[in-house]
Amino acid sequence: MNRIFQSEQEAAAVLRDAGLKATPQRLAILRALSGDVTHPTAQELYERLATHFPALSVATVYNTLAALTRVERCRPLDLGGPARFDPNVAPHDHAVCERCGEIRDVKAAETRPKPRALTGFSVRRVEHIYRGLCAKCAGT
Amino acid sequence: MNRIFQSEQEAAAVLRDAGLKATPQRLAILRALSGDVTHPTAQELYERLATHFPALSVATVYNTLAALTRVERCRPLDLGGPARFDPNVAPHDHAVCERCGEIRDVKAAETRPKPRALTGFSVRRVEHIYRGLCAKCAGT
DNA sequence: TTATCAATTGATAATGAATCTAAATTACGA
DNA sequence: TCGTAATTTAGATTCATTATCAATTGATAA
Ligand SMILES: [Zn+2]
Ligand SMILES: [Zn+2]
Ligand SMILES: [Zn+2]
Ligand SMILES: [Zn+2]
Repeated sequence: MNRIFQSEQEAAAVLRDAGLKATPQRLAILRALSGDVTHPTAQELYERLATHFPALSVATVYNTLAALTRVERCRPLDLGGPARFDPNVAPHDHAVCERCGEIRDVKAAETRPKPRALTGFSVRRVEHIYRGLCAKCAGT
Repeated sequence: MNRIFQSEQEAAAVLRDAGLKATPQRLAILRALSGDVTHPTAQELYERLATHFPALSVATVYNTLAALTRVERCRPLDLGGPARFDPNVAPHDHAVCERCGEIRDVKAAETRPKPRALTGFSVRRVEHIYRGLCAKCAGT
């Protein structure tokens, strides 16, 4: 589960515990991302924050997301197009709507398939991507 | 299985059957890709062909790969980084080595996991990506 | 507090992938 | 052989991301 940080203090503690300086930019980015279930891109986060944080730079958003990734506070997703960032670092899969682009979390498949013919290859993690149409786009 | 076209004639027939003009560029790209098991990028194909085909342009490689994708003769892969192209259009999965980048075909998982909590979402296709270390990189 | 200093920031440049443009060429059917 | 629409090409263009680096600032200790 991803947690929404109620207080700056709580968010600041997370950063310091991870050995990162608690700057206002990082606090804002961490708080914005942690409550977000849409798997936003760096650009989207930037635009959302820039309104109330005029001096923020995209470079800082990228830097912070990379730092948060390093300390396991988020995880980048390569689904085609710009990278997306997921505050939910627990193992789970994704359903991607091919029409509207919505990305939905999917509980990790209970049956993690064990592929055959993978001799010699040591699997560290498995990614499952379900591509199709979300309820809205499917018409019904 | 992906087939290696022995003759230009055979490759030309494939293109025409798909409603595509059989240009020398397309023939070269189709033949180069069809025997390739490494999931090359557009750039890699371009470099490989440019040696014996000096006037070839990258734009043509991209155009041709898009055309071949439209007629189901190849399939683009988004695994992070530049798009890769797979001449094997039969359903199968991929194992990606996190050290050397090798991408290996994996027989489609026999147990296509049926995710729960996917209510309303109509799945068209599922992608499985196994990330880890190939035999060479795993040391032993 | 204040001083110190390495970490961080932000503006901008640089890179890389992919697409677009428009003019020149060409496959192929008449 | 000719005419024409499809295709190719080089270069410009867009978009995502990373690199650069001087200026700023958070954390720590005096
Ligand atoms: Zn949708
Ligand atoms: Zn997710
Ligand atoms: Zn390897
Ligand atoms: Zn493959």
